[in-house]
Amino acid sequence: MTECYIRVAEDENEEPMEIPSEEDGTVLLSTVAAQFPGACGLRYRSPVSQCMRGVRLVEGVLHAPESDWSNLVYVVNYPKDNKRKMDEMDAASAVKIKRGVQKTSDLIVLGLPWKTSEQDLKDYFSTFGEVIMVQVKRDAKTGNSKGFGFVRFTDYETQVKAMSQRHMIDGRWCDCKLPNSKAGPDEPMRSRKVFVGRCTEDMTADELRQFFMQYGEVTDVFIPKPFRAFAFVTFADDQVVFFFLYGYNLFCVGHSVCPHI
DNA sequence: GTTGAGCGTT
Repeated sequence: MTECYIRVAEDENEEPMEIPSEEDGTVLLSTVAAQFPGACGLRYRSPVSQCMRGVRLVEGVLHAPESDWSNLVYVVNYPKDNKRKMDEMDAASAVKIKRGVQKTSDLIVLGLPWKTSEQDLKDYFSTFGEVIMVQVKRDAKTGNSKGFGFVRFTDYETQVKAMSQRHMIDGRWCDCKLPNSKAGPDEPMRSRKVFVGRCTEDMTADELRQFFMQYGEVTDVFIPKPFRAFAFVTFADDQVVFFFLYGYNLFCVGHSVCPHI
């Protein structure tokens, strides 16, 4: 089997997108997830049984059901409770303020291979559940990975699952733990203040306020002088503010806004 | 251009 394109859609009735296979005819889950963030697998309707069938997934590699992928449309699987279509989320509807549920906290991921990227991390952890943010810590000068990073999940159950096992990531066993510095596990990040990174010099406090007020009442905007490429926005609500800002190509968790990957 | 227990630039 040689490389080809397979047709993948969010739903059976949606317009499919063509996704490239590898040279050996397999399709990487990460390739699917690049177009369908959060995807954890594929399924298809069997022409014979008319039932939905799962596509074999082994260590991040999807294998053609028969001798080839034929001309079927494959449907994306998402982790339970993650059926939402990510790119349909507008900023306002993406606001989640969870009350009365166990809040998640950042997890440190130890033992990462030097080569592992944030995209790799996101692809991997998305198979457990919806991922809010990932970070790979790097040397500021060389850009080399320090071999550890952070991950934050939407759901606490996902976090517990991730902490309860070891992880084979790019060929190394890694561990997910609660970080020992910063915000205790019982009270993770209740800050009303949001760090806004990657600011440009022309952004005004007023513009930031105008933008962030769609998420809640803004009580303060702080821009350091002289220009330092970041700002702080403070909300009235003391709940954890956490949302995605797809339009701005950013995503934001708790008290930090990161470039969206 | 290396390494392998740890703890997060703003």
